[in-house]
Amino acid sequence: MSHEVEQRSLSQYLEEHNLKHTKQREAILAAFLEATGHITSEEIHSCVRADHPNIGYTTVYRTMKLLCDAGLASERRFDDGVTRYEIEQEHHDHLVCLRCGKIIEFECAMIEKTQMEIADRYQFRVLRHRHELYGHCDACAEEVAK
Amino acid sequence: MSHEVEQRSLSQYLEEHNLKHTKQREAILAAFLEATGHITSEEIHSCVRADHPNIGYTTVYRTMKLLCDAGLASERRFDDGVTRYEIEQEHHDHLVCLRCGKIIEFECAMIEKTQMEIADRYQFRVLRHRHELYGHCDACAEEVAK
DNA sequence: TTCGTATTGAAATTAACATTCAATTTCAAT
DNA sequence: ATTGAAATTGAATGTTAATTTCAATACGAA
Repeated sequence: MSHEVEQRSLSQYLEEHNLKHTKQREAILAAFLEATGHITSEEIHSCVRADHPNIGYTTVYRTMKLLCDAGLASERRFDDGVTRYEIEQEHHDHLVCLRCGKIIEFECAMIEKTQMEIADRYQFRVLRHRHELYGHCDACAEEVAK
Repeated sequence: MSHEVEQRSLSQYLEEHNLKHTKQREAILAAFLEATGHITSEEIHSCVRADHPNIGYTTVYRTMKLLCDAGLASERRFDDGVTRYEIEQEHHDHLVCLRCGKIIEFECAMIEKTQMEIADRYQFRVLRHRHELYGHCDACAEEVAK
């Protein structure tokens, strides 16, 4: 396991909030970090179960919320209606393939800037945003063309 | 009632698809068109009920789907998780106030263009997108500041 | 008017998330 | 090491909004 930084980060958060350090939380953090990309709590649950067969879904669910609060994870919900978690990082937006489910991240300063201009125009104070492009990835576009 | 164009449009769609022209469908279309903005099927249901007390929620729900298929309405789901319907029109995006629920529409050719460039970069074929800015509207920002 | 099909609407089901609560675990103070 | 208050766990249950079922009813072509 090479997630020392994150483990430490979690421990610190737990201490600061008078929460307890449990093996379940460690196991779930590890499983989450090992998985790459945008993973659902169901998926994390089954990964965790490989090593820890009696960790319940509820605990995974609650721990993922905890990791979000601790700043280690962040929650995303695309149009399929299922919540996914990704490792917390710089802000970015997503391309979502409607055929294979592939998720590509992108960022664009230009768009961010334009957003602020629009918000100003309406005297609107933006707290967060969601910008998702849905369609077909390269591979799927080819398949569909056939 | 001044929704002749839309009534006609619906009738045409129904005929073309061997569907039936019912008073419920007419009533629901009328209620939907009279309401302004982004309305939920619950809300449409209670509007319709004012005049037609025994139209059920299910019918409203199904009819809104139908109106979407017919190109008269379109469906939106913001982060509150409730589906809303708006009158079908030119593409646009939204500012959503997290405090009072106000929804402001905007469009921006600049952003649309930049989107296409990003998609190209990833060889991605965009079919639709979602771009929502969440925050506080003018009035709510003031309230919050107090 | 009749008849086959579509529609209706109450009720049941689904899907995903969220909460409850009794049993268990943690950890600071003995 | 033991204790005990407080936090955590996890199975079961609740919630919310969307969706489907199905028996009864309405539409509209013949």
